[in-house]
Amino acid sequence: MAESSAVERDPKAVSSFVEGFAAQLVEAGMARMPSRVFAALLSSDSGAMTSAELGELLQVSPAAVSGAVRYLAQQHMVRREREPGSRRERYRVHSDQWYEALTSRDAVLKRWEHALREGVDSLGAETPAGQRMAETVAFFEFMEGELAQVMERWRAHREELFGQD
Amino acid sequence: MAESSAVERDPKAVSSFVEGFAAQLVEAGMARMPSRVFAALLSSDSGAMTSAELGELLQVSPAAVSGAVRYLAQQHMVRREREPGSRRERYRVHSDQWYEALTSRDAVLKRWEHALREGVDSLGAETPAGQRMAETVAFFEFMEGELAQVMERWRAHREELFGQD
DNA sequence: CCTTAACTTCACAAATTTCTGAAAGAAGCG
DNA sequence: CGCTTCTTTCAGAAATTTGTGAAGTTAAGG
Repeated sequence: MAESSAVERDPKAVSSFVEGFAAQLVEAGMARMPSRVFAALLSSDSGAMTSAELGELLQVSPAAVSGAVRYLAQQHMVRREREPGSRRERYRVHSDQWYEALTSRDAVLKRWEHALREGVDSLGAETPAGQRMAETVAFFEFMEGELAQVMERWRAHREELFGQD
Repeated sequence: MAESSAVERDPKAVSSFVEGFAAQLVEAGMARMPSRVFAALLSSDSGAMTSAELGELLQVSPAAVSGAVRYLAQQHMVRREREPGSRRERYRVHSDQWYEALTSRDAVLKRWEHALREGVDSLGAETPAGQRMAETVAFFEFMEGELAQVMERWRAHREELFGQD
């Protein structure tokens, strides 16, 4: 029996997790294929898979994998790795990296801030609507600072729990 | 000139903000119509509009407004208000409430946690994949606690900036 | 208790999104 | 330097999503 690492992996269990977790991501607003690819990587023991492996596991075409991976890389949820020898590419979840990307979502917050600031300007800072937006902008600014600190604390907390990587 | 509150509202400017901010929300994963309705409410001076007003401003059918508002209410991003006399209904953004709902997203985090826990169980807590997921679960647990505290601090900070409502 | 105004639900049409197959494009290896 | 292997791009088919019109439901007001 092919038992390269340590424990048996039941394909049924893996697939069940992949599809279940992907569904949650979809419900949270992520497109289907990136969700499935991401869940698949998360469920792999090495934390990395090749394009071919992903296509095989998820039963989709190389094109679909390509599109999903491009999206995930843009969002900093996976990292591309060229394997030195072969022209194969591997996609990897950096266990500590992906949830930082997922929660902070700096770019998104920044764009919201920007749009809201424009709203304050164009509607007038002294109007009730303008004031409401100004408050929201203040909230996002505050949040950005706090989030950075929370992530600091998380790293410390994580070392306590698991030891550093 | 109909100037009931205080300042002139340029319809062009309002519409420009509404569509621009809605586009940002769409990009972050929210459906189009809820995004537009929400942006419209945010841009109104009173922070509340009737179904008819929304339909008029956004040029959509009552049915579309109804669907969008149902979604927003479920997400706690707007609150329904029955006007005592008329059978009209008003939809309101509670300026301090909506961004809390938007950023914490308790329900979403809880479901992710649940799905990941199932992953740990079904793949095995001792496998590398299981360990990676366990770490992620720990992260979400940590985050929940921290977020609550951050929101506390925000409320204090907000009073400093704007005075209590 | 009937009328009327407002909101909701439902089935369908239109528009958008998503995935595939095929062809073109890189990059190692002989 | 050409062959081979893997990845990306592109056009189109299929499926999903989105918004409308029309009928249905609820509740105020006469």
